[in-house]
Amino acid sequence: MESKQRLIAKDLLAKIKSGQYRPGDLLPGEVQLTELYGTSRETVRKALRHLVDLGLIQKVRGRGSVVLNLDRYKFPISGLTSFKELNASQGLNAETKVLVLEERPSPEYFMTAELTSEPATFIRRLRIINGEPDVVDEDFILKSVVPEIPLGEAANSLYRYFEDDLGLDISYATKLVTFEKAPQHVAKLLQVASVAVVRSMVYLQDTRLFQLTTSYHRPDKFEFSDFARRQKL
Amino acid sequence: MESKQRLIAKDLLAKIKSGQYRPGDLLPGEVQLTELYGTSRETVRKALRHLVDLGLIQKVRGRGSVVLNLDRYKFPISGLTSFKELNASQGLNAETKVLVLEERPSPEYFMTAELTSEPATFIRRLRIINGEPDVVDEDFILKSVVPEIPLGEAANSLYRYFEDDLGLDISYATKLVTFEKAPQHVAKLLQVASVAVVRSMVYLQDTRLFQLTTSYHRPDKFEFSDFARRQKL
DNA sequence: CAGTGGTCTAGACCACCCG
DNA sequence: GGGTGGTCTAGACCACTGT
Repeated sequence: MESKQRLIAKDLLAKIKSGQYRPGDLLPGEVQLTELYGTSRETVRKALRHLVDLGLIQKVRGRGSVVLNLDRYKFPISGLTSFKELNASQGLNAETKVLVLEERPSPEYFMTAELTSEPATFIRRLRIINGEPDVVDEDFILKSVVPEIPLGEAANSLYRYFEDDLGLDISYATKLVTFEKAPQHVAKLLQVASVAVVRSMVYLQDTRLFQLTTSYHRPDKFEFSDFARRQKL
Repeated sequence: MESKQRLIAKDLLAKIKSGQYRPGDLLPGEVQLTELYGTSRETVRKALRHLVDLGLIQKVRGRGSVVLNLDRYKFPISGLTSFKELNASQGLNAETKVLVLEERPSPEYFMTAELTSEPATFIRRLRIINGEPDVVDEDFILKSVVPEIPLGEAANSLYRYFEDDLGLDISYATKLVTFEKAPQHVAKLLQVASVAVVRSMVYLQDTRLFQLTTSYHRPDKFEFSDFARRQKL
């Protein structure tokens, strides 16, 4: 059961993607959308809110909802997007090698969190883009949430597996980007001395932590893009 | 005129900050908040939405609104936070030196945007933290939005000046983080060969671009933190 | 089961922008 | 002035969680 607000948001998104509404254009007014979709105005507004959250439109009082530029749309590295989704959306020729998949307790310290070690599945994967090793991903997937991970899924998209097959509701994450000297095994794999490191803690909708990831990138290939709204309160 | 939803959000924020509600706690239910603040439920929900956007709470169906961990709260480097606000919130001993303030047309290429050069004010500032030069900021402030910038304000917080004095409504930004060889003048100032670079394009509420910033950081001191929600549509 | 958040409605008044 | 988005209301029904 898709909610009306989601259906409307999806429809508008599709129309923006297809170029029916172009950057700089105004969407139809909220009242007009009300008639178009046969819902109340608050529902239309909730749909638009989703597009605002995506950074797709900007609402301007007295003018309307402006479609924003989608250049950045090609780099949704921010948000919470998995590697597979990323390169699908960007048409990169990519390949994933699973180097390790084993049981290993999660590390105690990770970012600033107060974490106690927990049983987890450890996965180390090498991402090869256009024939070049560019990224080493190291994941701890907590067994309390996912007791078992089929080897085949690790080579594929873990997110697809978690969401579609297991029905997990992945909701939010904290990320920390730094530049560091590469650990020996990473230096060897990527053939560089320094790396860009992205550490993430990923949570489910019910606030359970379920994934810790450290992602090592070749610094010359690394780009992290972000769309941010100023938070005033 | 503060809206009810903002007042409620602020009040809850204050109570969270003060420790009245702690991480892991549940906020009062929406109906209860309704009575507490004497508003309709939708208004309460809009207030909660702000807190969700801030990454302060997570709503869980059937359970309630859970207060999230605030470790990351100390690092609102993501979002859209100015340097001054940052070190105020973190108690760093920081100092800003204005190296250049002059008229200079904005660069044509910046990130991926289609930009034509425009008249702008160029500001180069050196940020010194605990006696150590850590960051070089280079800003282009478009003259179409801010014709003139007093020298004194540049040493202070530009954002405070723009928002409080000029009444500008700074709304959103795109950022790109990379790791690069330092330009000569930056290498000299920071005494490093490589730097973390953050390029931002900042927009007003009415979608006008008004600021282009390139920020060079000593890589060993650099940290970029991000709170992201998974965008499903 | 009671309590929670998620969705939706059909009004209303206001602040703002633009021609 | 006419159109836009921002706020707010007082209901309603549903889906989910916990005990």
